[in-house]
Amino acid sequence: MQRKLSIGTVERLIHYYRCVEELIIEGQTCISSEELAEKTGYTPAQVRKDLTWHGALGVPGKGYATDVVQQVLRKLLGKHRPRLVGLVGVGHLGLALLRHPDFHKHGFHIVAGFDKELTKIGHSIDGVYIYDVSQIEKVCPLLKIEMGLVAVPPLEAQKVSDALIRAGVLGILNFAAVRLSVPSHVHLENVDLSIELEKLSCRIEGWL
Amino acid sequence: MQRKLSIGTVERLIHYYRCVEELIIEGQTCISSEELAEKTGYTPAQVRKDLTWHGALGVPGKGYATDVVQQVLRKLLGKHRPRLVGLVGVGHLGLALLRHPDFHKHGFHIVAGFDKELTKIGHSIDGVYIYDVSQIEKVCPLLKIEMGLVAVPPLEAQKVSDALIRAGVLGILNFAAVRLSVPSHVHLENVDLSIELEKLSCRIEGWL
DNA sequence: TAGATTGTTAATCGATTAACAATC
DNA sequence: TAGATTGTTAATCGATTAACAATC
Repeated sequence: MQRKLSIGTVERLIHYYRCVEELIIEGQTCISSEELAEKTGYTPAQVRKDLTWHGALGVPGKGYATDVVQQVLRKLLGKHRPRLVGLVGVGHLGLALLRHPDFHKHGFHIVAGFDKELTKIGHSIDGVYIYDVSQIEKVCPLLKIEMGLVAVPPLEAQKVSDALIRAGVLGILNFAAVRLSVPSHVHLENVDLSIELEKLSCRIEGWL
Repeated sequence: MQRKLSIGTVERLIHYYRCVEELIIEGQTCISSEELAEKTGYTPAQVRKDLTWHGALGVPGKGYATDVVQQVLRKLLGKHRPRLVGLVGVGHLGLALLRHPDFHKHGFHIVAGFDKELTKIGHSIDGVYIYDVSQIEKVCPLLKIEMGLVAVPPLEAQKVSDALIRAGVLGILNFAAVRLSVPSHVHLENVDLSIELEKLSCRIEGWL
């Protein structure tokens, strides 16, 4: 396995995947780089370059078979099996994540929630059982959870992410506004909402 | 006003700003590019390059005065006045945004909520009055709202963003998983949570 | 002055774009 | 075959890194 893709390329490939997924549902079997570019907002040259990632996929004179593109990108995205996800922090953000319709659609299954509030522990929300945060290390391996969503206040984020790591998760999506420290074998992605607002501010100020 | 900064530079500058803000609170008056790099996870050369954005700020042999850096970056981020923000969609995600403690801390003030559910309209949540979505165009100009948070289901996102645009907002932070079309004078930033999960998946698969 | 650290220039690196021969 | 569109190469563009003279 080669690790050669840039984050920019990966983002575009994800968008191509979403696009061909829809096209397949609509029954379209073939698409040109020009059309795919138009639908995703990139350029045809960029699309062709990106799609050679895994060898030549297209048919000169025709375009790309949508099902071939889908198959190859499924591999990139690790969609051969469902992703089992644990949610830590069942406040408003946690509930929003739990009810987020797209997660399930894209193969991410939240199979356990964790919170420290006694009023939440022991109940199911939308079919997802809520455990005490102290059970993270016990429950995650049992349920074969491989990704964790950290939706707790900043001061608790490191602590729960340490627990997730001890529980063997491979990746953490962190919503708390702190820089988590994780060992090198654990993958981390951050969503910092106030950074997004600051970026928008910069756009409004005209610096971008 | 020159528009010369790349998105990457802006992101780093935001992190420098957060860092010097903390340092000032701790009473530190000066910082070297090396220390700032260490604290933010970038390189000293990168830090120095970024900080020349607005002319020479540092003192050779000493480093950067924290208050000077703060002042200059405040300008970049448009922090001379509070940002008034309207929230459309007061579901779980909306509530999470409404209660997000960092927004207020960083000068973003949610001053109105909008929803279509009658049970929510007319009540205040954490001091924020919830209006009917049909009132967006009337209320936003009155309250001088300049940014909109779109936290509604995908199918309604374009409709409410159109209303926000007619109401004169300058920027939209969109949480719905659709590509919104906005006129060129309106700035748009997207937060797509399932894309973030896909990126994390790619990391786990070893492509990044 | 000596020591430290900046700002800047040049070199490197990587990503995007353009063009076109290859090919279905 | 003629027409269309790919895959690839070379050119361009921009961002990062390294090195060091300038300077406090």
